[in-house]
Amino acid sequence: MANIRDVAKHAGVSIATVSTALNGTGPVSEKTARRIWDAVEAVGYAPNGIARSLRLGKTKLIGLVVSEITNPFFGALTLAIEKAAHAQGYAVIVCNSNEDDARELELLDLLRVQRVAGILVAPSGQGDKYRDSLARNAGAPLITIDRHVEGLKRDFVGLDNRAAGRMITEYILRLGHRRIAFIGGRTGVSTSDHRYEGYCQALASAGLQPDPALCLRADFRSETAYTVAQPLLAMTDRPTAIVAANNVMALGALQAIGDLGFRCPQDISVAGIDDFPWSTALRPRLTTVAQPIEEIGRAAVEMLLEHISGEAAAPEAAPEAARSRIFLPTLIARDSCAALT
Amino acid sequence: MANIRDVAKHAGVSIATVSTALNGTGPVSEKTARRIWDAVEAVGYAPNGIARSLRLGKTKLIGLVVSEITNPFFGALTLAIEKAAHAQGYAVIVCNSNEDDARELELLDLLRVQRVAGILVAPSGQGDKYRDSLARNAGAPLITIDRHVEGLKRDFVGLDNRAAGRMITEYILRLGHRRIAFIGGRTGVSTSDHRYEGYCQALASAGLQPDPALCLRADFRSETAYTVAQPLLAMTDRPTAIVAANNVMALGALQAIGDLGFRCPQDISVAGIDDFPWSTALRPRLTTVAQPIEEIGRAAVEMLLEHISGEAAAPEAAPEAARSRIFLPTLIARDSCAALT
DNA sequence: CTGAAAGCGCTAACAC
DNA sequence: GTGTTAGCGCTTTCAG
Repeated sequence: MANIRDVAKHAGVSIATVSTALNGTGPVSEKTARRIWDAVEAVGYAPNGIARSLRLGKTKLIGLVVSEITNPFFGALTLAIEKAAHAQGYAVIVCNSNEDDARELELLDLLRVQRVAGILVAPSGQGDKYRDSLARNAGAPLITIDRHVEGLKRDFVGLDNRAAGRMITEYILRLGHRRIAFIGGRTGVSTSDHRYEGYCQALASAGLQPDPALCLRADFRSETAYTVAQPLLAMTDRPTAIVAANNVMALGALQAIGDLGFRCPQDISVAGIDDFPWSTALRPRLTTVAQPIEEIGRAAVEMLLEHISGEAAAPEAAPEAARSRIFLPTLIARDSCAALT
Repeated sequence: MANIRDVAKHAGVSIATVSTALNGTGPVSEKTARRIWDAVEAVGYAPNGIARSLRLGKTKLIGLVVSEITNPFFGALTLAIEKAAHAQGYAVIVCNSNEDDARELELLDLLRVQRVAGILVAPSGQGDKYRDSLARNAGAPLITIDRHVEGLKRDFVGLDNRAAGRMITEYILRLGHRRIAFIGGRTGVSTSDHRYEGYCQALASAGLQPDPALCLRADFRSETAYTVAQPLLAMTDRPTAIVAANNVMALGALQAIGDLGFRCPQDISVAGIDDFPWSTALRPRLTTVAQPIEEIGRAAVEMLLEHISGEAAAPEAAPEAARSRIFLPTLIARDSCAALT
């Protein structure tokens, strides 16, 4: 592929002039400029971003690692982040860890090797070693999104998940339910743990104790939620409502209800956390607590860019200064929860 | 960040030795090797992929441009492609054109500037200028996926969309329906056009003509399908079945049916094309025609890699040799279509 | 087995 | 306004 030297030769100027003309970084006479642009066309020149990055010592790329690209929530978040980054002149390299912490660390390393300007990651691991690797992974500034890693000194942008769990549970309590089941995600992941805590808080406020038999764990996926929901529904004193810790697990619960011959919401109510793009197309329409995805994406990019530009302190410099931007969820009451009569 | 020179200095060897040791590209005494690895640890060295790529004149990156990242079909396809690429030692840069051809071309350019080894694109434009830009976009090999661009001399991997439209329509005809509506995507996009052709073929085989009043156009999105479906359902001689040209448009139609007080499938049947990850969780469970997404992703990566390695001829060299790999869809009959009694 | 040195394509001083 | 040149970090001959 043609390089800057080919253009210079074709236009009869030096490579420095080509560079200044193309980047508009200095005065170039109109005549030469035109000759240069013509030459670019003629030889089919596309600047070599690799060489440019090497010379400049930086890129206009930000890396994004999500834990599950096929989850509509992460799809929407990816979209929001891409939009925000693009508006600031950055392109996004999207990676999918598939809820696998080893793969995630691998991807982080890859992004680091590619010298991205910064990294946004929805972390999927846990434990001390994991946290240390995340903390150590230096070079590019890194901030966590969606999932908070306890004790990790990195900026974080996400939802108030305790509030989310509380809100949805309080809503269901207000409808008169008392036996409310909870289907969580992987233990140790903040979105799941905090939502569960919120659920417990709401119960406590109503003078209730969480019943261990009604508190289930899945792994954020629909199929698993389906599987764990079945025995739940087979109980003689089955719950009258189910709270799922995310959107697709709510769908799994819904499916189990249908397959076992129950009706939602007549026989049992279901609510999810995280809205679902097509929730209004479903029957019953799912009651959820929604995140301000657009704002979260924008905030994450904004925060990362502050680190990139050096406005924000590096975590090594001021570990205690790790900031959090926590957004509040919104309750969206639809048809999948009915008042207990 | 530490560079190879820092490592060399720390280990008391030359940078050449460090390079050979780290890449295993030549003999290095065990003792020096250990010293070098220790030095890597000590100085916190991460190789600079930028410099490496510049020197090597190539990268292990492939670019993927999808037209709508939030559509579950593309989510699943992205996953399949990433998996296949990773197995071959390539990382994928995922980009989203959002059905905007200008943005798509911009992204293609960006990938080109980043000197990716190859590009996979689900094209969203049409017209001669667009096709020419796609064809011209040289440097990295490029193959189209999912959507076929008529007259473009590039390899293609995708579905037999005519068969898909035919299969689903034939199925509905077999159920006794005669007034079958079709909700298409953007005209000029092969997935939509071909599926429509298949629909017409099936009707013709049954001795039927497509009724223009029943053939609607949306833009692949759920909301638009919802909007166009409403007048359709308000007709006095409304159709007894609706075929939607993709998954999320089927959901939009389903929603319109529900909102207007009809029931599916009792009052009207609905079928989509492209399966939906959570279709079994929906009520009614959606009848669709599914693509072998995993295989398509694998085939796309495989084909691209042949170009990258130079096994396949460049399109400029043998324009007439553009290959296609077309997969067959599978009918999945569920509950959203009922026999007409 | 190890090291010196060239050069990938580009930008930014700096000199003219 | 334009050209010369050093050097970003790395790999790879080619000598030793």
